Amino acid sequence: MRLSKKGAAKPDPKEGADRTKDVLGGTEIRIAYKMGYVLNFYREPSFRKIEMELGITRPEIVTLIFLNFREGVTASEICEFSGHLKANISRGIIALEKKKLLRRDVDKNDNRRQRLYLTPAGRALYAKYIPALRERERAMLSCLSASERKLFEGLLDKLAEHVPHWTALDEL
Amino acid sequence: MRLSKKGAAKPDPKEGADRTKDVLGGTEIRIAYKMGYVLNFYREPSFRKIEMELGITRPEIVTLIFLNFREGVTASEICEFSGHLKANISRGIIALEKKKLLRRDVDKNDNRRQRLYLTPAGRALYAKYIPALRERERAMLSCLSASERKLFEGLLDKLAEHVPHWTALDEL
DNA sequence: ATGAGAAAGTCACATATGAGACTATCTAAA
DNA sequence: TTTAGATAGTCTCATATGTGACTTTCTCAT
Repeated sequence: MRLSKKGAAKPDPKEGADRTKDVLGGTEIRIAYKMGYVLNFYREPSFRKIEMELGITRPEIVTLIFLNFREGVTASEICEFSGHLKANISRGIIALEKKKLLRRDVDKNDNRRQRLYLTPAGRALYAKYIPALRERERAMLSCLSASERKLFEGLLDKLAEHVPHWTALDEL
Repeated sequence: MRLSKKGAAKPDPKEGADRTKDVLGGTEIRIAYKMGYVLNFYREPSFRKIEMELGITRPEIVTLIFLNFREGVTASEICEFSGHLKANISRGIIALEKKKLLRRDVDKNDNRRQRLYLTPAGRALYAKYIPALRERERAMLSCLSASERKLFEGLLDKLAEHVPHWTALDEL
């Protein structure tokens, strides 16, 4: 591993790529590690920025994302597909309701469940941060051709559908 | 989205796959989201288990993984490739040293840097948890053929090498 | 050489998170 | 029915984490 550092915040891309390849090859869990590496750089800075600027926590961000494409979802479903613990999602939902960003109704068929719905304010807040996430995903993927992207997403779909086979739900 | 729940902790795989596909397709950042979904199920339960059973934190786990394949690495390099904040890695290193799992020497060429080295105890601890991570990665990938796995890793390599082009180091 | 600015690492404080107990409700089997 | 066990969601407490300030050391342009 070369130890000379780049001059600016933006590293010299050429050297960066070399070092990256050098370092990433070494662990015993290469694929999981590389996924984590790429995803961390996508997600962490974006989410921290949203947290700071909009004053919401990660479970709240995730809850808004879920609600935006599927209203009436319940807390436990958000847990199931987001990987967040139910205590945190619960706190997030309570906070979002307090800020009037969502509304909850008890499910008529099951009094334990609460169906969640975005308010206009919630939808507006979501609209405030999603463009940056979309743009950053585009940048992340810009090194792949259209067909490579399709291929990559296809493999991810396969992996995602396989998740229930090797993991137990109660692990969350 | 179907709302009927599975009977046991292990969901019915068939239904699970359907719901997964159903839910994952909906966000506006599909690929990033799917990566997160798969990775969360790989990483979170594993890491929490290690944290609990071995009494170490996530930055400590990551530091041991790095040191195991490359001794003499510095804290800031671990940050750069792990995505953890330097304050947390710093705390992790201090804790690991206190437990005599690593040793640090000031770099002769740069007195600000500390080169890190595993102790035998540190190596032994690493050896305790890495097999489970390896096995879980194997399970995660078992739905892909050998050639699909190669393909997937190749695409990940491309994405990883591209990271320095769209992200700024100081974002961590 | 020297002074401005960057980098490595540490610290203190506030906040977010994980673990696990708890209530209320539902389900299914005797 | 009744009851044991599962599920949805909330709460409390301890701990881990993010932020930003700080010290020390290095780099590089003047």
